[in-house]
Amino acid sequence: MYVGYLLDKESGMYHQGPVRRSSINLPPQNFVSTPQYPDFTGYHHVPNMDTHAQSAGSWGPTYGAPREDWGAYSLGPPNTIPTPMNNSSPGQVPYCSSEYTHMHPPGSAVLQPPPDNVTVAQLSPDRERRNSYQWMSKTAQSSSTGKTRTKEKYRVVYTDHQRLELEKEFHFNRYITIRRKSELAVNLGLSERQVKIWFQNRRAKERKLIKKKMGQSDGSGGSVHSDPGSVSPLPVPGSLSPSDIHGSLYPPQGMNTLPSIRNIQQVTVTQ
DNA sequence: TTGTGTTTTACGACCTCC
DNA sequence: GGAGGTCGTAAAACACAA
Repeated sequence: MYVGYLLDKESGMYHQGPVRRSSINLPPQNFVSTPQYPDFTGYHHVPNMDTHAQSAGSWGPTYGAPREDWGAYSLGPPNTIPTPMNNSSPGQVPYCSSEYTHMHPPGSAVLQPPPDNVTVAQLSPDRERRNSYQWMSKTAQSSSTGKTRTKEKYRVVYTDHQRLELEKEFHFNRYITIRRKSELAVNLGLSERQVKIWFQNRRAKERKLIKKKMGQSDGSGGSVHSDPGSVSPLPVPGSLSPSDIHGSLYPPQGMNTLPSIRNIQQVTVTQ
C-alpha cells in the first residue's frame, strides 16, 4: 500500500529516531481512541481496516503490498483506527495513481497487517531499518503543541500515529473533504489548519517525487505514460473523462477545477 | 562529533471560485 | 471577502558519511 510504500521508500520519514514519538506515548490530546468518526455517515468501517477501499481489489493492486512492519504502527489490533479508506461516499474520490502500482507490483499482496506475533525484525531482516519498536520505549516528548513560526517554536514534529493516519487519508483521498479534515483534526489532536497544510505539503511532495521520477525516466527515453506503473503529473486538459478526473484526483486544469473539488466536498458535507 | 544533505512543518504570496 | 489551491521558501528535525 501507499503508506507502506512511504514507510519503506522514505525510510527516513518514518525512521524512529530519538525524537520520534510513539502514538502509545502520545499526549492525551494527540490520540483519541474512542470510536472515531461516529457521525461520519459516509464512512462504513470494515473490520479489516485498510482493505482500504471498498475492496482489496482496488486497494491491493493499486497500492501494492502492505508494509511488512505495518504492525509496528498499529495500536494493538491493527484495525483500531478506522479510516475512510473504505468510505464510499460520493464526495470521497479515491486516489488511483498508478505510481504506487509501479512501486508495488499489482497482486503482490492484499493489505493486511502482519500477524501480531511476528516481529519487525522477522519481517524485514534485510533492511537496515531500525527496530520499529525501539522508539516506542522512548519517553514521549511534547509535540503538536501548537507552536508555530510566530510563536515559541518554529514547528512541531508530528507523531507517527498522526502521520500514519494522515498518510492513510492521503492515500485514499488526496484532497481531504471539509468534514474529514475536521474529523482528522479532532482525532489526531491537530488543528484543521494543520491538517489542511499537511495535505498541501503532501501533495507538493508527491508532485516533487513525480517530477523527479519523470526526470529520471527522460534519460531512458521511455515515456512516463508508457509505463503503467507511473503517473501522469498533470492530465492534459480536455483529455480527461470524469472517471479519469475522479481517479487521479488531480486538479486537471490548474485551479480552474478547484470549484468542482469544493463542490464535491460540499456534497459530502451536506449528506 | 561534526558537517552536510534531505525531509518535514509552517508560512506568505498569489490565484480562482462562490 | 473567505476558503482552499499551488508555489516557493524558511527553519527545525533528521540521517548519514567523514
